[in-house]
Amino acid sequence: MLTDDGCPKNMLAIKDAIEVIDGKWKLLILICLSAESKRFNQVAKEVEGISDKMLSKELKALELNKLVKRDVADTSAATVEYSITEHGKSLGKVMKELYKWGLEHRKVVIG
Amino acid sequence: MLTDDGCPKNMLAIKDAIEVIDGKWKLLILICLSAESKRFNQVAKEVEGISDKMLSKELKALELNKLVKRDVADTSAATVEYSITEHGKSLGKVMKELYKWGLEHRKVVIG
DNA sequence: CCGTATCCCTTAAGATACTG
DNA sequence: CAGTATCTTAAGGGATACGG
Repeated sequence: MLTDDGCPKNMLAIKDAIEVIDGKWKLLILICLSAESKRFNQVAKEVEGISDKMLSKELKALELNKLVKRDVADTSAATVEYSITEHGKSLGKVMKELYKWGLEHRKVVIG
Repeated sequence: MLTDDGCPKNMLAIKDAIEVIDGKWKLLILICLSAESKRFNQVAKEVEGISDKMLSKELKALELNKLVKRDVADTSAATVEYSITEHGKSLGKVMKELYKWGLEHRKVVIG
């Protein structure tokens, strides 16, 4: 499946996947939300180095792709909760492999 | 492992992994090389849309991270073969999951 | 509190031409 | 063939300020 002659076939699906999770932030945001729903500033704090602007943009993109759900609480103060969707959770396997590979990579290249 | 309270721990390994395969090209190049070694122009042709400049840059980055090996043949004409390393192949699992997820994503969001 | 808007600078990427 | 050089345009990203 991944070892075909000329590539194009498998590339399509992988291209789709890459497009959705591209950039350094999206997966980190998803991990951050994987345990529980959180509010904007909470996520901003936990995903180190991300700016409000980037976070805002990435959350929108994730919402568009149905990986994240946005809920506005009907309270006096503005309260918005972000949570991961089932579709977002389905990335778990990908992340697990990435995680394992990341550890391995550290051994091979860095360590 | 992926569902911890405050994230940072798992994020490190995933951050490492993201850093290495970041961008829309690297995984596609690896797929292209996964079946067999290829030369620059061959890869350029098979990875649709990539420019020479990008390909050159990405190959260098992949080489630095030991995912790809570069062999200069000792012939009169310039002949360079790129091949995937064992470490590069170890990304196979990640790609397989990405592939599966890409298909699924198409169903959920696009289809 | 939860963002959006704007400004501004830096990096990434695309096109095309060219060299060892 | 395998790239570099150069030039131009698009996108990334920080800082700050402001609106609902």
